[in-house]
Amino acid sequence: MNNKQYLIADARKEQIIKAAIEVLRDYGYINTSLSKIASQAKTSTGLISYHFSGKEDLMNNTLLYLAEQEKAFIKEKVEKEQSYTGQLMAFIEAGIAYRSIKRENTTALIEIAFNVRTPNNVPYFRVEMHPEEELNLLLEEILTKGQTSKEFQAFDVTVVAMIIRGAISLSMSLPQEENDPRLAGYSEKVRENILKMIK
Amino acid sequence: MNNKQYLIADARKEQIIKAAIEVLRDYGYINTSLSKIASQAKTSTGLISYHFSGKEDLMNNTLLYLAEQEKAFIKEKVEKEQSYTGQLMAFIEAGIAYRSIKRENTTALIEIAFNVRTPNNVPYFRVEMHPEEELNLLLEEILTKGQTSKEFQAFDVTVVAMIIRGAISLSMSLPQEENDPRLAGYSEKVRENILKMIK
DNA sequence: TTTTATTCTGATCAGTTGATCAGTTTTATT
DNA sequence: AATAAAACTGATCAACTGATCAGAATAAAA
Repeated sequence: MNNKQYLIADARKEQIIKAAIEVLRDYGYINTSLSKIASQAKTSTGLISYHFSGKEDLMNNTLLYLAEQEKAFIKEKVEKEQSYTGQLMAFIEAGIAYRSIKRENTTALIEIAFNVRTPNNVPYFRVEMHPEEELNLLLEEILTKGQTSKEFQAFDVTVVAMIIRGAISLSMSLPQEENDPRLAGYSEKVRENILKMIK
Repeated sequence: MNNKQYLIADARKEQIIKAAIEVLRDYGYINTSLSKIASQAKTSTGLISYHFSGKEDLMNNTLLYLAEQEKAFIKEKVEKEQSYTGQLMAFIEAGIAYRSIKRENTTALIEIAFNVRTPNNVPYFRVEMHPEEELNLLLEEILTKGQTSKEFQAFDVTVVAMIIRGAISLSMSLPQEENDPRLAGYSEKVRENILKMIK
């Protein structure tokens, strides 16, 4: 008995999700239609409905995929560091770098998070446990352990974590040309200023 | 010669804009249609097209209206303060308070800023000089003058302004029940931590 | 080979959208 | 009162939406 008889489904799902990300980046959520995604993925609209139960299901799966990518990228950098200070600096640097390197991913994630709503009409970006929340838990864990080990002084972990997340998010609004000085120094200066706050 | 013969137009425009804000809050941008706005404003879709050149024009005007409201609210609080420290604290407190008091306004503003795009397909939230930018200029002015007067130490004004804006923005994601301790302390703790950064 | 399960296509459908416009009502001017 | 300008209505339209589904193609199993 083999429970993996047909493997095409998973590959096709990812292909559709990647097409969705590109369409979201190019057109924004309001102009993202199943037919645009289908032609970007070089298949038919019917196939999307075959692999996903509907547009909302596709968007949910795309959001999970994007959150997973970001989490993996940041976690890998954080785990290389020994000290909690090093982990925190890596978290901030990687968070900002990810938004620059994988810009289309972050753009697509924003488009979904600000437009898809739960059945109760609550926007995703205001749902307590959305997929990105895992990253927030990692950040709060670093801050808490850093306090316990006396690397950091006393402060409200939740509030400082939010300040850090806000600074990372806003890096998206910076000009993304490689040589623009505003982008170049931002990451480093954010880390400097956060250190002033917690050391 | 009277250049204000027909004044109804302005009043009707504001009525339509206010209806748009309510529909945006209740349904989100993707489910906001001219017919929903029309019935919320108790008029016809034709009238909206009469006063605005199209849906996009209505959204642009709504965004301007919302940015103006926020700016007025915050500026009034800031101008009561003498010291730059006082002005900065007032800016942060008012910014967070506005998002709680005028929640529907901020919700609508987010819906528009993350969905309307310029003719060049650039999302508003990434446009350099969007209407909210005026508030950012006010914030940077406070920080710069505070440095000149030696109230604040040396730091990169642009970066610190972004950190502050990020912290204010994220207050929208906090639970908004009046007695929730997470909201209660947030404003005060943000101010404390920002002070550690700049003093 | 035959059979069965999976994958896929593209035409089709009902519903909604933003916009238009001929015609009506209201308001101001002469 | 007569006229003109402004404000307004609601039916109508083409364009597009997400979803459906009969049937075709492909792959695996028997």
